[in-house]
Amino acid sequence: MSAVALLPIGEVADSTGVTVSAVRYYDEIGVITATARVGGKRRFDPDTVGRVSFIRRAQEAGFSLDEIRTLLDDTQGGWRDLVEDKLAELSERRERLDVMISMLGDMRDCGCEVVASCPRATPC
Amino acid sequence: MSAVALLPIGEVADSTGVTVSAVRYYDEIGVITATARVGGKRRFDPDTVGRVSFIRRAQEAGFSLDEIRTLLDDTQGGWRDLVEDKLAELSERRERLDVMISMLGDMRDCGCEVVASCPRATPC
DNA sequence: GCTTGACCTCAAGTTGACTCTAGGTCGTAG
DNA sequence: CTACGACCTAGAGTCAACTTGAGGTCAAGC
Repeated sequence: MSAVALLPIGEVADSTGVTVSAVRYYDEIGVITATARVGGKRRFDPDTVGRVSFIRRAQEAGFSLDEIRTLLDDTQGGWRDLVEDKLAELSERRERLDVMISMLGDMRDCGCEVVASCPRATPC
Repeated sequence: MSAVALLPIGEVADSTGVTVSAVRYYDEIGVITATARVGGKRRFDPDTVGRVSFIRRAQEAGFSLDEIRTLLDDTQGGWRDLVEDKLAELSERRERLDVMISMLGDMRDCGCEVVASCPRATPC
């Protein structure tokens, strides 16, 4: 009858690959929420695992925890704008990344002895 | 007969777009070097402008100032390995970035009201 | 002579995302 | 009863790359 068991912090940490202290930190800043306390100890809804995984991906995508909180807490659909903005940002980042990659490729392939005087050590 | 005039710190800052305090910091940590002091004030070789520009680009490429120092000071050609490593790193980063970009695109295009329950908020 | 602007040093503060430390609680196993 | 591991809190510490602040020097221009 009862729903799925609530998870202790260690389990959330183990199944997401983040440290216990990081999970505690996420709870502290409100990006996740312990649904209960049992003897003072946090218990998390199993959904939290997915939520934490999302947090990690979003961080990789360049969102700050602050932005992620806004993203996850938004119920008005305004998050879509945030996503849109970040999408533009990431596209620009990819372009610059490509420039860097070709610059580094050129540097590797040139015959210079020291970087300081390498004419390829400049994009464009 | 004399070479090109040496530049005061403000000029280096202005022509590279970094702040004076950052230039001072770069000098402090040895990633650039003031070739002289006139009345206690730093004077930089004009080459420094290019060097600082390179530093900025390298930072964007994900090199730390520590790595950049190694990169620029290397006279043995070992810097090429560093570049090679970073190149691999950047390529991997670009791949992940692409994954993120398509994930965000999916999220934007899905009909979910809240991110927390969006099935697209996950790559793969 | 005085002010102004560019420069100087040294030390401390900032930011974000954590980690670490010290000291304490709780439930279970032996 | 005691030890153990998992958990708790509050607060301090960490990292990189700077920035800021306080207090001072110096040459040029009015």
